[in-house]
Amino acid sequence: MNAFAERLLAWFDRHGRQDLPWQHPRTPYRVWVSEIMLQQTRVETVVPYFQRFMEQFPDVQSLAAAPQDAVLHQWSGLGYYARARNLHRAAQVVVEEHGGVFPAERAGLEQLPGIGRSTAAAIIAQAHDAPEAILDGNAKRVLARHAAIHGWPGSTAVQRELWAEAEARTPATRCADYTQAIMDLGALLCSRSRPACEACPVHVDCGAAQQGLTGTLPSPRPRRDLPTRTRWAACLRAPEGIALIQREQDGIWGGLYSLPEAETAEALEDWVLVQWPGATPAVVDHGLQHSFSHYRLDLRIRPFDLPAGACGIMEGNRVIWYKPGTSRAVGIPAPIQRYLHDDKDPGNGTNR
DNA sequence: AAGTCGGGGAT
DNA sequence: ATCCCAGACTT
Repeated sequence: MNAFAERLLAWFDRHGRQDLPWQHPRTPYRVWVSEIMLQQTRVETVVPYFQRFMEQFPDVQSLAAAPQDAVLHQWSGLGYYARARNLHRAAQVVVEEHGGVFPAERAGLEQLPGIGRSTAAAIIAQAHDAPEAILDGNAKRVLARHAAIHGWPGSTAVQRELWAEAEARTPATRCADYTQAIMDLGALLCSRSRPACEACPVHVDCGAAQQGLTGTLPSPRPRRDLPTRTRWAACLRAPEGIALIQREQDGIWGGLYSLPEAETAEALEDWVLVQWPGATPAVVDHGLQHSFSHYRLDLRIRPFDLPAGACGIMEGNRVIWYKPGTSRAVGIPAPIQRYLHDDKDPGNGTNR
């Protein structure tokens, strides 16, 4: 075994994370769900979601048989909802085409929706203790520093270098532990800012440490300024609840239930008054600002009041009348969820 | 190769 | 306010 792996494993035995929820029991199903949840998401954020998810969907069969709304409901607030939709589809493929048994090789896993190279490798290494190199955000940071690789790790050229480093260092034995170890090193010691180099087991031959580059590696993502998109939404208030409409599967918040939207205030009001001629617009609009990774959303919300029974006009499984606590289990975007529970405050409200 | 897709915690 | 996190997928 190479010196890097040996030092890392020795450190892991004393200081590694051995009691994460998906490690006990460490089944392919539980490892898979955890890996999908952990994509672009911190461990501390995932833990409560993982535990609730496992209570409702303890095995791949129960997940495959569940309605999509139930899956998205469990996923609400985690973000990147394509992960949940893909997870659900993949469960159905595993049940229907693989007899409920996960592929035990990387290539087989990569055929499932939502599983790329690194996630497939992580599942193989952790669930089967078989040698596969991973390259998640932690490994990228550790390797970029230790091998002193310049350039943004997201670029194709740098990724190729990093994969080569990852493969060269992955040992043939203790694969599950090594995989966990390099992620733990990245998360616990080799953090983005203020890495604890004095406690690092591979500090002696770390390129970044020797060259004084721990503060500059890995290189940051190229800058890009966020555009702002302004949209209008209706908060239709009926005695039965507030109208939420299911969004298209593609695009932001795909498959979730949210306030009906339009490009302009005029288009929104026209649509509302066609559906509900008795709707009464409120005097004061509400406002909601939310920023995504690639744009800033300025959502202007116009409340309308509806008489009792008006909700019957627009029925169907793509509409719910939301009331906290009593509503059907569907996915709701986090900022909309907050708005619905905080309806009194107009936010950046504008008079008109 | 670049863009899309969430939300939140750390700084 | 900026960065980025146990990335995958589409164009």
